[in-house]
Amino acid sequence: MEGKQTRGRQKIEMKKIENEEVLLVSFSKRRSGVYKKATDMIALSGGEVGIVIFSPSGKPFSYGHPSVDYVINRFMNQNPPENDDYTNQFMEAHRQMKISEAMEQYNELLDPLEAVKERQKSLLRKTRTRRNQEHLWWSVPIEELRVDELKQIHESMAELHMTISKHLKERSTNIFGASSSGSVQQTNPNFDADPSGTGSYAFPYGYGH
Amino acid sequence: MEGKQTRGRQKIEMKKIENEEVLLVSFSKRRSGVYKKATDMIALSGGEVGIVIFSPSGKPFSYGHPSVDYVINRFMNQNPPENDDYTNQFMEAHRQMKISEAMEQYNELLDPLEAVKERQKSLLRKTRTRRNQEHLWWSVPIEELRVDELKQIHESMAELHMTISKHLKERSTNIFGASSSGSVQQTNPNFDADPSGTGSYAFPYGYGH
DNA sequence: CAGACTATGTTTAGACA
DNA sequence: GTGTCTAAACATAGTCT
Repeated sequence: MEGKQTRGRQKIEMKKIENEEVLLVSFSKRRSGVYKKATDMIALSGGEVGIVIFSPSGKPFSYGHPSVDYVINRFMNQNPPENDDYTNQFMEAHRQMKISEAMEQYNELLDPLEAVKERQKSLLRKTRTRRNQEHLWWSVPIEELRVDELKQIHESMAELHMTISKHLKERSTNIFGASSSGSVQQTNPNFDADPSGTGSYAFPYGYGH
Repeated sequence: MEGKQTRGRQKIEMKKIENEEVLLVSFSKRRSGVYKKATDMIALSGGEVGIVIFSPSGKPFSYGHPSVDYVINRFMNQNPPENDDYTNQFMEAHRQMKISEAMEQYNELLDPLEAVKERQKSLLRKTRTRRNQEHLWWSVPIEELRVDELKQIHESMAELHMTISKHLKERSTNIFGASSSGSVQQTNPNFDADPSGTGSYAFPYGYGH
């Protein structure tokens, strides 16, 4: 029968942690903390935020709303986001839609008000890639685009799609006959693990990886 | 004799604050909070961090160690945005193509394969966005994508395209009859120009602004 | 490395300057 | 818009899984 189960949170000196292992754990935890603070800030006040972090070992992490690239771009250009780009805009909407789809199963039964909170909680537990950024932005989807915008996108899309088809046709004879996954997910082999530490991939959407 | 001096920190819903004044105060406090978390993280674990925030009113804030620009640069250079995302990569390339639409007439007579290549080449020369000047990740032309990559893009595209069509159909009855694109105008409603010049300052250490 | 736990250190809503 | 104060809400060090 111990007096207490743990010593609780201990005060620590604000200097570089010596122990390598402890340092890594702390970094990971606090990185999440930073993301959460940013998330909460945006949720409460609106606005946009982009965060880029390089771990002590040099591994890149990022977080952003609407996306790191978007925010960085706006910041660097000091310009209103170049939205002569319906295409990109739509990609965003589409992605968000996909995300919201995936989340529906978790939230279907929840009270609308509690939904957000729950989503965040369960996602924090169950997902390791793209964590809780979703709960905020998936709600800016296709539906809110104006028809003329959509139309424009559609036209770009048609053209793009055609170009791709054409190339495929030119370069392979039996592509369309083969199986069609229909998945929008990427099959990038080395997406998940990158033990090398040099990993240079970015996850514009969702918490760092 | 009051029971207590204040009610202490109150629990609040994680949704956008209605009261404008309260919102601003909260934003300011929490922005500091984000900075502090980042500062602590760096102090304890080392590493680098860059944060860019646009207030709800559009004012830019930033924090970084060693500096926002340094970190953003490192991020942009090391991380060809979404390398794992062929679709987006291609979308970007396509967008660039659109920019030089004027040139298409000159290329129309070229072999399709050469056309694309030509377009992109000239873009490399003419592009104005800093981002692209520095990095040409988007320029990985169609020709250099592997067939399986192309196929994947094609599938994504098909789905995307379909989704768009569907939405268009649902929302308007005579869209496909009408025609082409016109202005590439934007919807960005609230862009408050930053009066104070660039607004991009960095905080080597410490936070707040 | 990521989750879970709990006692405690830290942040912050609300009210005021 | 920021700074200060208080008490309650919240994040997290240390420990185990």
